[in-house]
Amino acid sequence: MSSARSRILDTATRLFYAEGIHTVGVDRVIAEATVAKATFYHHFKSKEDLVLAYLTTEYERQKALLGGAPGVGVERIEAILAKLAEVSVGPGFRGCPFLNAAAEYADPDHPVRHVVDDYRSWYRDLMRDSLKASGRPNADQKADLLLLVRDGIAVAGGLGDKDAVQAGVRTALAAV
Amino acid sequence: MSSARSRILDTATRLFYAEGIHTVGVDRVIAEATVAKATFYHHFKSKEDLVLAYLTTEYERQKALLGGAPGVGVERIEAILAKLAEVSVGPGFRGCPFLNAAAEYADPDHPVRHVVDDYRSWYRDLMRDSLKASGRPNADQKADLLLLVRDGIAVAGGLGDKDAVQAGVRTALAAV
DNA sequence: CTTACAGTAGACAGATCTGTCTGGTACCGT
DNA sequence: ACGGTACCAGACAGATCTGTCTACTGTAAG
Repeated sequence: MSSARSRILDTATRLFYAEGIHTVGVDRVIAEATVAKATFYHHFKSKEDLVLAYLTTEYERQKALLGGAPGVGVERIEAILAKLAEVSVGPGFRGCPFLNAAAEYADPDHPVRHVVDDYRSWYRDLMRDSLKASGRPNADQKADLLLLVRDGIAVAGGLGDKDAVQAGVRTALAAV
Repeated sequence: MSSARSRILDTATRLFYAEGIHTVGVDRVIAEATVAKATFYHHFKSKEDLVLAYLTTEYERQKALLGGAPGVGVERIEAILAKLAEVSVGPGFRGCPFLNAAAEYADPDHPVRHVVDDYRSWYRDLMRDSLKASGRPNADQKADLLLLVRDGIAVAGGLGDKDAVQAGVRTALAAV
């Protein structure tokens, strides 16, 4: 991974997450990453290419972060929920990058939406497998609920609603 | 309400909801509403003005719709949840207009975000008051949960995830 | 009748956005 | 030494977006 490419991707990640995808132009990314325009288009064939790189990288990061959470079965779920609760009321939190991206890409067949769907499927499966590993009944239904509550916590946290975040965490813990 | 103004607002509502706010330009609204550009700027001083009109109108619509739901107390909550469950898996549903708008406006002090906050506060209060009217304990905490689950249902429905919607409705019903 | 207003049509300015292109520099492996 | 590659600086084209402006039409109230 060349230095310029990672600088572009890091800058795009920061700006896209903090300010939204459509509101941030490639010129802005180029300027803040201090690269030349030709260098940008050397590494990414279009802005959409950069957006997809941003989201897939975020997907990999989440996989590593949550998949590497301590404990097994419901303990892992609890650890993940604790982390989510902490992060979602912390500074700089602006909701889930995937849900925010989905809100900006209305077409469900758009590649961006595929990444979002992949992430949510992966999360649901992680919950279901963890529940099954601890021998919990109705793992599928509970996984659906944990996914929906995760969505709700991310939304509420992004809007600065700490009370709702807390209510969500309580409910999720009660479900497992 | 003049004919041209309502035609503009109706068109904007349809397009902003279905395709997003930043992706739809005023030229597009003007063309599909079949009004002249001068007429548009006669009724709305800027695009942002139109966006705010779109959201506040949607807010009033929701107030009328949910506030006028049949029943009192928890019965009204159940009626609202039933309606939400039905709508959120129906055709043309693309999530909550307020949450989608919030995802496009990152600045929490932006007027758009104020409308979003107002809507969520109003919804939370409606839940809390309904719970209290039926003498339910812990009305505040339960209202927080019902708000968060509503967010989750709207997100899941917008992404076409019917399983999660159902899980959300079950949980909400269990909470009341 | 005339004044005021809502409306139509469309040109225009100015900004911004994506993507291409030219031209030059620096390093790195063969 | 040399060819390839990554990089920088910035001009440029073409599209699009917001907002203003001119000029004209129909209509309803005083």
